[in-house]
Amino acid sequence: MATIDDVARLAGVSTMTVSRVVNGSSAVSDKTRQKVLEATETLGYQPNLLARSLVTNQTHTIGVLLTHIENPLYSIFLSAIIQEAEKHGYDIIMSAATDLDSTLKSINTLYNKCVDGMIILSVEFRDSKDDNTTIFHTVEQMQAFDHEFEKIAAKQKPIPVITLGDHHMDYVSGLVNIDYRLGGQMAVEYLHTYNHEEIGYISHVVTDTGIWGERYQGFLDGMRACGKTVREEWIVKCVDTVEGGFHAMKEFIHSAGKLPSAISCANDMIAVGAINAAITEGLRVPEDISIIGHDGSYVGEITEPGLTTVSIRPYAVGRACFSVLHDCLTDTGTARKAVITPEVLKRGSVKAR
Amino acid sequence: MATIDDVARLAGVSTMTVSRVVNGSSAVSDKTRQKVLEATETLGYQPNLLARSLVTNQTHTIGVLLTHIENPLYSIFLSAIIQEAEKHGYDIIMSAATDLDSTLKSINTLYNKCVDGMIILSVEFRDSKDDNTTIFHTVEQMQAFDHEFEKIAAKQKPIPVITLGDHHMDYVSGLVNIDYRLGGQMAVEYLHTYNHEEIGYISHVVTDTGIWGERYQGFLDGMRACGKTVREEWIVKCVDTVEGGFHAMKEFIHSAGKLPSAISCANDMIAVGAINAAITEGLRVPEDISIIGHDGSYVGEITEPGLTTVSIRPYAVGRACFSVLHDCLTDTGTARKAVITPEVLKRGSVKAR
DNA sequence: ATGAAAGCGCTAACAC
DNA sequence: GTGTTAGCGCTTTCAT
Repeated sequence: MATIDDVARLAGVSTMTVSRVVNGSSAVSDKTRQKVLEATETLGYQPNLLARSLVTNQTHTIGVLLTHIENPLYSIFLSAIIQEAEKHGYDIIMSAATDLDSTLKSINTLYNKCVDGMIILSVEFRDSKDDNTTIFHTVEQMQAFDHEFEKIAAKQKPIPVITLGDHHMDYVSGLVNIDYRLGGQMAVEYLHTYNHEEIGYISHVVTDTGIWGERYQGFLDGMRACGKTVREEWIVKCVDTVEGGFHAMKEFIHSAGKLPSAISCANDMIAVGAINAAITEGLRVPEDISIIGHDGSYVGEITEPGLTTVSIRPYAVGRACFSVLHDCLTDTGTARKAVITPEVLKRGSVKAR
Repeated sequence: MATIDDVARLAGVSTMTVSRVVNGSSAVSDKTRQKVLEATETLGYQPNLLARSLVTNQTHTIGVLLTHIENPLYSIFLSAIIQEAEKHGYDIIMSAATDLDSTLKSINTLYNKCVDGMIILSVEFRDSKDDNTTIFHTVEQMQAFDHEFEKIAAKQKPIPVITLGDHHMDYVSGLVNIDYRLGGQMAVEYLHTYNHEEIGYISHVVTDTGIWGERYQGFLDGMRACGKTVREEWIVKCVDTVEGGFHAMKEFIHSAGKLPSAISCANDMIAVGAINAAITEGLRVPEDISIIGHDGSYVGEITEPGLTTVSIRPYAVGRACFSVLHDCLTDTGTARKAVITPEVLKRGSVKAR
């Protein structure tokens, strides 16, 4: 492992000159540059980035906090972030713990490793009293996390922190939000353009806040905007998994006196379960019933027919996360916030009435 | 940002003493330790890991090379590696480029950032002449990569490099392999125990080497071991995607004079497509035809019925990757190689004849 | 255009 | 048990 000193010695110049050549930072005569380049080549010199970072105070590494990489949506966020980061010469160091304590420890380590910035994608921990782990954290979990995060950040050199979704802490310098509510509305409006009058809704328990609440509000917005009647018996609750959607739909088919012509499902998992249930029960999708999902993960590509869904455009989300961070890092951009607008991804599960 | 000097000054001791307290490296009297701890606390001191690494020559960071995080199988490998790494105090820095050049650049950067070790999970690049990107690289791609990797590694401080699957380079210090061939055989044997005599096989083009070849050989092994006849017309080729499996199965149903009672599909995507096609064509799975897949990714959980499959046990694979690396790092273990044995994951797509 | 000196924040090695 | 010195490999600052 050759160091900069070795190169300097071989080239017969000072280390400073080598540094200048390597970094192209300031003018060096062609002749000396040549000598240095040769020495670099023969020694196979590679700069020690640790040493460089120690003095420049930049690591060109950013930390990404994520709790469930296996979640297809999240892996796409991550993928997009990595791709963008690479384009701009940044590497990603991951934190992906499953409980609060180790996550916090991990965050602290990232700080200690001097990451240039941080992206908080998801904060969601397995909770003893709730085994139906959803991909969205509870309000209490989030607050607890935010609070602990602040304590950690307070001890550290301030760096840009970007979050996906709102967090309540002073250390956030940028934000990416997904317009879930608009998405909820778009689903209804899309079905409306296909002449569906009777629309049902299957969702995880609706909380006031959070993604489930927003999408449901959007559903109501859409129904109102299109002049449709919301029928209580067509609002079904379930666990937010394929199985949950399957059971909910199955029971719905059996118990409902009359089925709506279309159903909006609060996420793709539920929607896929619903499609499976409909088919199992002898209904044809989309001929007998149309189904639309939310998210745009690729689980919707696996069913037959494919799931038409309101995509949150996960790549765009990931790109936005990095882009907002990059703005903070370079201070060139003014954008410290981005809102991702969903779009309908047409596959085969919706058909005109 | 307090440094070790600040703490030393406040505590009225030398930096060395602070270092000793922080690292617990050698004995310090209770009284001074107390003073140091207090100073650490009031200043909110956090060690700069860059500086530490520069002198200890250890970063407690390992590089993971991966080309398709979005692939559910790979994201599980990664997840398992991260979890194991965290347990042992290591962080993961990712390289996930999509073409050869940027991958190599990225690897070089990881070296320059002084990772303690590296895990090469997948090397597979989009190839202009082959749009049907499979998750497994071609022989040429692998050789080109291996060659270039060697050139990079030659210039760097030697560190343990672990690969998933065989690579041909001198710098590999550990290896994790998956027994695909055994898996191929297990599928047949599993179907055999369920009294299936007539077994078909759907696969991507079978090459001599690589995963497709191995699984096919395993299929033949199994058929031989169980005393069954391989019928050429029941060996179907297709693109290794859900769509590919769908089309292949559909055509197979239409063209085959007689269908086998069970089909082994070379991966889960194909198998899921096959299930979809069977159902679309009015066959019941598993009542009319049994289908078994390979891999054990969660796409098989999405269909109805769920896909019974020969799982490569992706978590075990990821854990093994880290574990072999960790052995190399600590030099305690002797295991420099691990072979993962697949296991049958029972869901609902296989039924006794 | 080039170099010398100093220092980033930490720990290893040796003193006492 | 504690402190001193030196140095990890690099860049910054200020000379020349």
